[in-house]
Amino acid sequence: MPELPEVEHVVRALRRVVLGRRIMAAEMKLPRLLAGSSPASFKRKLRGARIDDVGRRGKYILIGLNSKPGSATDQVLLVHLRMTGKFLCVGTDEPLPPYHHVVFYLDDDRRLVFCDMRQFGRMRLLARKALAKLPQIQALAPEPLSEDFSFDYFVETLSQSRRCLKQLLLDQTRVLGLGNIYASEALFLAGISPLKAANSLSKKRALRLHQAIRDILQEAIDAGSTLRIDFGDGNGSYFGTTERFWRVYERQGEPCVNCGAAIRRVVQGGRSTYFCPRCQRR
DNA sequence: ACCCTCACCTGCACGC
DNA sequence: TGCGTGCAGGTGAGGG
Repeated sequence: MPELPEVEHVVRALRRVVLGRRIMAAEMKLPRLLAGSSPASFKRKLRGARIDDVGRRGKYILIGLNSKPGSATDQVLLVHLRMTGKFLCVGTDEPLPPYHHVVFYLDDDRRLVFCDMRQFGRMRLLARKALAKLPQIQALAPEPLSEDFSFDYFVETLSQSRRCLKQLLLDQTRVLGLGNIYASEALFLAGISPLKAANSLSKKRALRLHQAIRDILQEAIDAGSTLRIDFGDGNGSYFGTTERFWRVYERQGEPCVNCGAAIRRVVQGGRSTYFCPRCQRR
């Protein structure tokens, strides 16, 4: 569901709410979302674990357990929210929210709850040293807001693919952090057609796209979240907005904010792409 | 190696 | 009202 900016906010919210807490017990009500271990060992390994750090790699959330120096049971709980996953924190006297699948009983009389309407979310508990060796993690492109996502890297990546730009931007092994909304938004900011082949982009326009990717992600992080639906902030409340910030996403037929031409919707790889046919040249 | 399609789920909006 | 269809922010398996 969420793209990098939303995951970043979930991570920040989790830090505020659960950092330093101990997990007294865990309940796994949907074993299907658990990869790499049985619900029984998941519960056993989590019992008594202290939440020492919360971070992220791309759209993966990394919850570090017992990671303080000298700890023998240094583990990471890897969580991917996919489409509709969310964390909520509720008191023991409050009812559990709809679609709750995992419940972590914390040592401060609250429960951290993982909810997921569509059940696409995934969770995995593993030793910290095994994390970097996980193929899905290993394959991820550099963090888009770090120095590692350099212009040289981007140009090289573009040159290696004949796919159209929109699809390349969604490929987390090439460009990390964009999803269906921000891929369209980044291409609009750069003034480049989503239908253009990646390896046909000039260096000058690649520079604009590289900057647009960073700008759109940073802007969304700074805005809190540009998600239209409510999104749990891990504190039992919600942030997010019912307003649309998006310049092109879900605006087919509406006038372009730059030139007034009608925004178009096309389908690429089975997913909607929105763009301005006048501002975004091939 | 690359790239495409589909499967995984539930809910909602829409047209008939 | 009820039913069928298409669509929804993401991956990852499998196949050409």
